Amino acid sequence: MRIGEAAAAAALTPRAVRYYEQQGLLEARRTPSGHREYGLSDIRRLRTLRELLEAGLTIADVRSFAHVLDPAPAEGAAAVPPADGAPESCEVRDVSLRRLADLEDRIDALTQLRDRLAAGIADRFGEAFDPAP
Amino acid sequence: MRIGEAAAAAALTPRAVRYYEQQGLLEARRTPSGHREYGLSDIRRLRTLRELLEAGLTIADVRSFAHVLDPAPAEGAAAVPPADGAPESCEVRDVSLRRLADLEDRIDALTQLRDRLAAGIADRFGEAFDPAP
DNA sequence: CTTGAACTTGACGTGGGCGTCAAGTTCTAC
DNA sequence: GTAGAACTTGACGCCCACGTCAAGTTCAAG
Repeated sequence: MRIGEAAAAAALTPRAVRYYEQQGLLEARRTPSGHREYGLSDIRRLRTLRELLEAGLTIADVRSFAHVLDPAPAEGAAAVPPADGAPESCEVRDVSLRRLADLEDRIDALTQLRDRLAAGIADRFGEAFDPAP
Repeated sequence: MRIGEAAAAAALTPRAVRYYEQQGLLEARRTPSGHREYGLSDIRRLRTLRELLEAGLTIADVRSFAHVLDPAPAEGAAAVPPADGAPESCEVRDVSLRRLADLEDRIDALTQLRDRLAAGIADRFGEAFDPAP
């Protein structure tokens, strides 16, 4: 499957897909002639990227989450080659935790707005709203 | 309180505050000489705006939520003057509901990412993480 | 083999959210 | 009154996430 079809399948444009690749959010196999080739896993990835960007994340945000979007390299193999002592691992961990905290702050802010919006709607148009189950 | 102090109190710049006003997110009283005057409620408003924009909303998003950010005009007075029949009220309601749905989609996307990120961290660095209480 | 659609890289254009400089006015302190 | 900080509007600049055009290559159909 080439870029046009893949982009359509993920509700994107070829331009956006190439841009994501250029930004390191994606890698694509190439045919001998140079055309990009995509599979089903790529489409899932593209859809995830679209959702996250539509949700307000930046390319840089998503890039910093990239390792989480990968299929997670099975439990058997060593997740991180123990070639390094610990500092790099710790730093990655710390960055990940900060990112997680940022994300939770964002979710909290949006959730508070959601509640205020729902309350405002209820005030103006009646109380008949499900308080989000 | 003028714009410099107000901006600082909301962790913004005067430039951003003027821009928000120009975009219709805010109104400011003026001194006879033309300087903008702000009060505590304005600062709360500015802080809310900053949080929402940092959370990834656009100016247009926030503008469409503007009526919810207002102090909600007391229960006593008619919320919406019944001068109109219903169509305008219905449209406002529908737009609000669509916005609410959009917001919930965003929250869902971010929450799913949060879960994946937390799972990824747990996989790589150990299981000792609180699953967000 | 030809034609047209789809693909390639490269470069320029665009809108949003400001930063920043410009030129002038007003406030505050001495 | 006068210096300097803070304010005003206006205009240009910048980065991001692409859109869009350009010029050339490759693929699929007839």
